[in-house]
Amino acid sequence: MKYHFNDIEAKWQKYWAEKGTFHASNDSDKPKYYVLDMFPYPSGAGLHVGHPLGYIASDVYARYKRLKGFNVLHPQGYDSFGLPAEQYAIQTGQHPATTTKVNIEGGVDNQGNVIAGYRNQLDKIGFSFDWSREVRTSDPNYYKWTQWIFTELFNSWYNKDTDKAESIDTLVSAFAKAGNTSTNAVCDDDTPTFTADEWNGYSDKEQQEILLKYRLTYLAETEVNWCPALGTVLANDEIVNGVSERGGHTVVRKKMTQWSMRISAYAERLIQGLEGIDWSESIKETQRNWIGKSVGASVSFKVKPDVTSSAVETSPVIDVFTTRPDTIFGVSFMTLAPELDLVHEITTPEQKEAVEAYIESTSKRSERERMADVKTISGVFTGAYAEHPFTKEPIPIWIGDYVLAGYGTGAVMAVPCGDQRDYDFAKKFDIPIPNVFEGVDISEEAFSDKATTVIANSDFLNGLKYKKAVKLAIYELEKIGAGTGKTNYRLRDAVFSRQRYWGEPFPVYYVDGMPQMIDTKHLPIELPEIEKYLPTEDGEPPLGRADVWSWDTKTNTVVSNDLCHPEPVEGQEHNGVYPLELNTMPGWAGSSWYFFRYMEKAQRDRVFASKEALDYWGNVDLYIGGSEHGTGHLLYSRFWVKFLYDRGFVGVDEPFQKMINQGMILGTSAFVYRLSAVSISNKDFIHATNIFVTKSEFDRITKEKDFNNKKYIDLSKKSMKDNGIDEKEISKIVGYVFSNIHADVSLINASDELDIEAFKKWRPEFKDAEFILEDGVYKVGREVEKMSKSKYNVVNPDQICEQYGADTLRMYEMFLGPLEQAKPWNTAGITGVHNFLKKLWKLYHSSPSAPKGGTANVDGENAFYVSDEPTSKESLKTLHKTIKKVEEDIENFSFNTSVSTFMIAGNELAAQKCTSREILEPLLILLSPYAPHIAEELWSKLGHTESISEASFPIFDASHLVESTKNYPISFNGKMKFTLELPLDYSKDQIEEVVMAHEKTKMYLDGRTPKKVIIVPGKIVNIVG
RNA sequence: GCUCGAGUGGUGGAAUUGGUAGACACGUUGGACUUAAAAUCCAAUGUCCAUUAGGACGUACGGGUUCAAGUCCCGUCUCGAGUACCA
Repeated sequence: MKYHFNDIEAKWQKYWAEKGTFHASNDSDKPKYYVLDMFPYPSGAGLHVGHPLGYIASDVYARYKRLKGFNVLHPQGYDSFGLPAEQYAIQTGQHPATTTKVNIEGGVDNQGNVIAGYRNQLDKIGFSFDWSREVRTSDPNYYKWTQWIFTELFNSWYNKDTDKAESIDTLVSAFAKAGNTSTNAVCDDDTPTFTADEWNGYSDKEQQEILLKYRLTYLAETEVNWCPALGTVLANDEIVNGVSERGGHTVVRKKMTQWSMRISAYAERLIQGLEGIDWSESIKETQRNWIGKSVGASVSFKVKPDVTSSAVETSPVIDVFTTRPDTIFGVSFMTLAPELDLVHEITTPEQKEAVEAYIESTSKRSERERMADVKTISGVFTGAYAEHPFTKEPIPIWIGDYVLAGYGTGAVMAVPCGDQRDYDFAKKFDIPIPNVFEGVDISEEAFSDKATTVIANSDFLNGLKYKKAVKLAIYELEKIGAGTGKTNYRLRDAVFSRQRYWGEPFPVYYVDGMPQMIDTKHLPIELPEIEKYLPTEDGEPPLGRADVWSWDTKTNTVVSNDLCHPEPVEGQEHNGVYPLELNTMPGWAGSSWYFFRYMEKAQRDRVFASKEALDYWGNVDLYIGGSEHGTGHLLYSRFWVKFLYDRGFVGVDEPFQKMINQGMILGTSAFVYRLSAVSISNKDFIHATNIFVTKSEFDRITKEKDFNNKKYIDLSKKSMKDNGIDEKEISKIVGYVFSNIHADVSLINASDELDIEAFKKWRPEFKDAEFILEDGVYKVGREVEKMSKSKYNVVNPDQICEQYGADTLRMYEMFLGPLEQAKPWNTAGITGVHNFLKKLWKLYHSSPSAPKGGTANVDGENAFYVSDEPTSKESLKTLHKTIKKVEEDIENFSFNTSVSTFMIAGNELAAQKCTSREILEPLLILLSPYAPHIAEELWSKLGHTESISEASFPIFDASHLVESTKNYPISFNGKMKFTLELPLDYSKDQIEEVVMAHEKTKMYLDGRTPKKVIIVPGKIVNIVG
């Protein structure tokens, strides 16, 4: 019987699907375990071997947990809203819903491209997903609940006293009773204070405007990151190095009215929550940095109308945030961000021109330029002075672009002796640098070491250390009403509007400019049909093109825009039809709660997830995915879960208890080296020939700088002549270069040799390619890069499954190296794993008459055979050693080493000629999480009628590993020289006696007497001297 | 700049608490089988010296602690990831 993996794998995949083997139950006596992968965006390019890495790891773990007696939930779905489908729609007119469906289910799109489909590709790898619980974020039945959560956020505020979100109703009744002075709520900075009487006297619209300042999702005019090329705003985490993460387009700051999420209300809890979850320290640190908590004080400085007068009550106040209130007496100037409106207010007439010019020049510089150019110090004096809260001395107010409008209040109190940026600024503009530190030299640079700080020249703070000085400074500031202790967070509220089509529509319509929520019982509000997926001519989002996109408050339906009259006609009753919101939600909306949706199966149209399901499954026990979502998805979902928890909709306040971040699988790109002629007289003229040199020749030429070789000049000239290039141009050729061109990795064999014929056929431009070979072959250059279609280094899992089988793919991906580490894919090594599976197959296929492990061509064809005879001690030892190691490895997510362990076990059992059921049956259970198909096949051949996933993980029995002797390494001065087999129950003295009497010992000592003999029984002997 | 992580044969990697460095696999070399190839099997394979026996060196580099260091400590270099004028 040969190992026909293709047949076996197809058979068992069908079996699992038909029997629903991996469908989880919400009602079980077993303990629950929830294993989740970050769900994929189904792109048209399909899967490459890098994508399934995390899925294979989670699948091994999920299958292992089932064998360990857990009721395992291991679902999968699609994050199916997103940009690529929309871009594709803009190019081809194909509806994003169609693109998405084809990308998931396979088929042919309207451009004639054959798409394999994510689902088909995933199925071939043999995952134990419970597909009966699939979710797609673009499915109206799903996004109905995304809209519902949005509505709940709108109807909530954050109470700092109870430290949780509450229904907006409790806030409204508090306002009606006592105004807003006694509530302690998270709200906008510009929220006015009012009494109960004032509140009750406000019009409905005025009340709504005030409530917007409290709601957890709110509409506000905010400065956003606008990407003109994409025609949309981007969240901070969608911008990388000042350009859009997707496409690398320029991003500019722009003011727009947008939906925002008041995630800042949760800043502290998002930091605190990290303590209780089992995530890698690095990703926790990333989140802490992103939230950016700093503790210090807010200090108010009154602006003096001019330097001679003292500050008056009506003069403006500049609030600053500082982490170093202890250095308050070191303040010698203040700096404001140039963007602040206040700058215009305080600038003196004499300085007006200089200030405006500076504002003008900084606004022209892009964020990126400003970031790149941190060395240049620039700024302008406003002419205005503030008053020091304690000394009452005048402090000059400057503006400078090193102060960012977006952090804190956009203003700093500059303490040049304690902050290097302030120091550099002061040096540049000749501002005094008072020293407030005892015994510290600040003539060269600022001194910022808090640990050794002792304050001086600071009135009541003199002689105090950092901590005490901070406390006292805040106390004194509070006493005179000039400041207060404050904690500042870098985390900004998240912009939640996108000017796109392919996203969740908001369940919002506008009456008199005020947003109104559509009652949740009328959800979902489905995306309207539009003709083109582009913004409108007057710059509205794509939904502005929809004809049927107005809300009829009488029928509670979406109706034609023709019925919509936003301006009421005098004397007529309004018809109750209002315009709907034109923005859609961002990509992270649907992914912030999908893990709850999987828990529910039966009542999905009634609830987002039923209480029973939520209570039963709790949170995700193990989450596997990439670490690139550290500040996006992983922060937003924590925020939403905490909100849902506060409002009593779910019972957990962290979504992912344990997380493992798998490393990226890199591609091994292949390069061919193409000869190009260069004309020195005319540097623009480079002629690319169709001649390619092999890697060794390329290396030689590069190393020896051999760029005048007549052979290559002649070849270049000949190529140009053949291409009909003018003789005059040809005569100008004086040199040549080689350009590296990516060759498709499928054209290269394991020894880096190029399949020349296939290469010529690969792309028409290489039809007539000529090759300069070495030893009769063309060798390519290799380089490890990110796996990507454009680099032609993509390896497709379907091909691997076809050629070696899914079990081989699964084991090889695990064998590649530690899960969390980035590692290059190299198909060459896959044969090692494949050979192992073939050898394993053989262990179960040997007739008694033809023993295995012998010579070629015989035993591969033997019939299935397993004996019921008792097994040998050695085989039991091999088995139990394997059980122990594999169990430990899976628990530690060290999957690569357990593949090695299987190989060792296979080699040992083959050497032992083991045919015993007692060994081979449990071995299959151990292997089944990694190579489920072959395990199922052999399991059924052993006579089982149930799936191997119903079996129990073998119990490790240490008694089989007990040894009576130990092969002691005998070292001299720490260097191992020989080994000696000794009984394990020997005492130190007995060991020493035998070792010292040994002739090799005598030989190595060569007559010397050892100073010391170290003996660790069961471990080592070390002779010193 | 700061934070975190890493650096081990030709290659991917192993060594979980300081105790035989290089497991397992790839690749390479040699051999068996075969008309031949593939497949399969056997053997060798860290580097250097030595015919052998054996010896020296060896976990980025330089120090240190220890009977013993890839592992612990100090310093340096390189690479990767995150983050950045955060007051």
